[in-house]
Amino acid sequence: MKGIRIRPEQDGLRTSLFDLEAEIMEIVWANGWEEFAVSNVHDALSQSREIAYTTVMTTVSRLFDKELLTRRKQGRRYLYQTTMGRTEFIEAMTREVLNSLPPVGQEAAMALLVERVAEADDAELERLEALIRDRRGGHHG
Amino acid sequence: MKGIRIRPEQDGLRTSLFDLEAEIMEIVWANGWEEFAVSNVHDALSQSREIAYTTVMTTVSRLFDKELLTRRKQGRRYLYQTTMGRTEFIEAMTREVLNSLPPVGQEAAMALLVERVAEADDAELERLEALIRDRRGGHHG
DNA sequence: TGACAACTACTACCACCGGTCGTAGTTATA
DNA sequence: TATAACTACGACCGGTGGTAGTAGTTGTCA
Repeated sequence: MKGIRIRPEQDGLRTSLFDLEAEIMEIVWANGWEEFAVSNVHDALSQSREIAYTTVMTTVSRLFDKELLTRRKQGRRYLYQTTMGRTEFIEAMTREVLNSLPPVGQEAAMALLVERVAEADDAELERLEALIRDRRGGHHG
Repeated sequence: MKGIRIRPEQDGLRTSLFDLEAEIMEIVWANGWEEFAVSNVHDALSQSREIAYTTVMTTVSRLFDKELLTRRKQGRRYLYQTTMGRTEFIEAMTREVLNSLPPVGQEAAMALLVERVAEADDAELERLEALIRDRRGGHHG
């Protein structure tokens, strides 16, 4: 997972991947392919719009560079495989972003998350509080 | 605050600003200037390395485009002013990033918070408890 | 008061990267 | 064996960050 950028003004997967990259990963994940070739992706994309095979190939190749895909040669073509599931990817991304934040950002993130829990769900807040109480009262060290 | 991107592999401010941009903002914030001209920044930067005045100017101008700085003409030069403090910026950044995360990412962020609670030391736990108490006591329901 | 030095903005250049595809090489098949 | 299908490599373009050259304006000193 190299060279990943976050674009906060985007939505969904496009937050962490560029447009065509995101589109391709969505297709791969949605279809649940174990292994796939560039042609598979190209076929899928071609159903909604016209796009050159080579465009798809280049982008798939860049997803490989970004370590979102692995590949092996089968004959003279590559068979690609996702290195992680959609959820897993977003989680990893989130972790990486949160961890990369400067200390002030970490605190802000905490505050924001607590805030969100408080707004959304009292039960969740209870759980969090219990977790803390547990941690402090019990075996802190 | 337009066109901001996050680079998780970077540290500190460089997470949300590019190298020279970050360097300049650090200088501005560190010196606590109310208003400043490009020459002020150039002088400061010149103490540690050689850099053209115009390089600084362009980057300052781009920070203006990104809405991190405002400016007004004074004679034939611009006087710049930060639109927010360092902490404020990082917090705003963090908010924006967290809000832009897909639902799965929100959950992941929450999970990370809980995880972190489990590893947290007393000081942090206390701070969290305070945050929660704040949220509940303040405007409950 | 005119010429030069200092200062500052505009604009250009280069490198990198994502989206796009042309071209050439390889395999299969008729 | 000629041709169609398929695939990888490399290239082009637009956008953006780092860098600076150039030209225009102001102030100053002889």
